[in-house]
Amino acid sequence: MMPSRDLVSWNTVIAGNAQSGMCGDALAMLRDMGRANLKPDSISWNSIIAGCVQNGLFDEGLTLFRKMVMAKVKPGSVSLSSITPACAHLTTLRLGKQLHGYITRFGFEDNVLIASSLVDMYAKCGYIMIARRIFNKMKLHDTVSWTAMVMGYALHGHAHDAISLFKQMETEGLKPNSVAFLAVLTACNHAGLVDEAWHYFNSMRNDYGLSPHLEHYASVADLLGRAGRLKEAYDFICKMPAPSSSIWSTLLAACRVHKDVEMAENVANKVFRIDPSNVGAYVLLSNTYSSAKRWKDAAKVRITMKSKGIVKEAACSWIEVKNKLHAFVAGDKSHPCYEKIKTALEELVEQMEKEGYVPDTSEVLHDVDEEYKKSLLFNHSERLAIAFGIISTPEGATICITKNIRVCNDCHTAIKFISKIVRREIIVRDNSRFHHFKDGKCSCQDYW
DNA sequence: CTAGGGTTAG
Repeated sequence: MMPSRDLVSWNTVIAGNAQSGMCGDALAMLRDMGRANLKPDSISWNSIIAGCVQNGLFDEGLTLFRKMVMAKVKPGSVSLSSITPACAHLTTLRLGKQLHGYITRFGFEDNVLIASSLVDMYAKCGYIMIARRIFNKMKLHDTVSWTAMVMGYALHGHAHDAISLFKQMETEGLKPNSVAFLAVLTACNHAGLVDEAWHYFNSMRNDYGLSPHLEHYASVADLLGRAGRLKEAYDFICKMPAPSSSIWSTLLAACRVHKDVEMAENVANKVFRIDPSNVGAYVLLSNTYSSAKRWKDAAKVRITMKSKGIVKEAACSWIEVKNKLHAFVAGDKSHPCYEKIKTALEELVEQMEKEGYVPDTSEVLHDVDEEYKKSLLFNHSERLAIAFGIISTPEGATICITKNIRVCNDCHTAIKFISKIVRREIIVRDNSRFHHFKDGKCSCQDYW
């Protein structure tokens, strides 16, 4: 049956609203359709679901997907390729697996769009091997599916796999676009491959006529910084068009890692000139002073922050144990097992010290301001989460933590140590990548 | 001119 002209008109307006980010309006229209005696069809639903997912409203997208199924509208290939990315972003593997089951059962596996979002979903949920298996089963690869796989390897620190796939894509005559380049640069970044990154950064323009975006510059600048080539990174940023405050912040993070106070002061000023109330820059500057054991200066920055009324929102880590999510905020004592966790953590720190592991800067507390001490003392939500994982998961289980900031060098040392003494693999995911810890070693290179 | 996949780090 041909859809009525009315339905098409409604759908057009709904799609228009959803695409421009007004999902609430689009949803209201869906309800109004009933009043106009029209039943929303799969296109009406898909438009809104896709609108939500594309605008970062992943939970809303999933809720609507469920509502669509309850309204007895069958999810088709478009629904599936729109909703799978929501699982990828939320790293909800359980839901993603259910979708995968549905996809297999109804024979949507060969759809390039669906398959590439599955590749992405498994990679983002920590299952790089499954991602690769799905990728291999695909009959045809386009730029997007190659890119999803390259980015997956980059995310897991498998830079050489990522680069060789990228090369293979080029060999097969597919033109990498700017996202594909971002993926390969991310891979180089995560493995500290400076020369390779330069090669690809230049290749963008020279071989494919693509001008690098802010993200490409940011990736190279971050890589140079992490590799300790701070001056080169600084010059690189100065030469690029319109550097943002966040790109300077990346370099500031590198200054903290490499304990370069002078450069940090200089770079922090660059950030403050663009964005005077940048909380992260104050914290990074303060931590750089701490890393160089200049406690008084570190405290001074904290005091300046306080006097200006700048408050840093607390860092938060999560751990999933038996399908339940536990969140830990720095300094938080509200978890029901807090006492047990604290004991586990103390034992751990004690053992670390005994074996000569370098303690965190936050634990090297000398004659500093009491206020400052407090601000640092339990500043490691991820370690609370790890300690909780240790007391609550059986021997051999995998601990998976996600965090809203990257796994820093201090934390990295701690987890390596933990993986050794608990004799189990610990998978930690921060914003940028997965770190697989086992027997005191990490899959990612140690250079930050 | 109705709907769909892959974007740095912090």
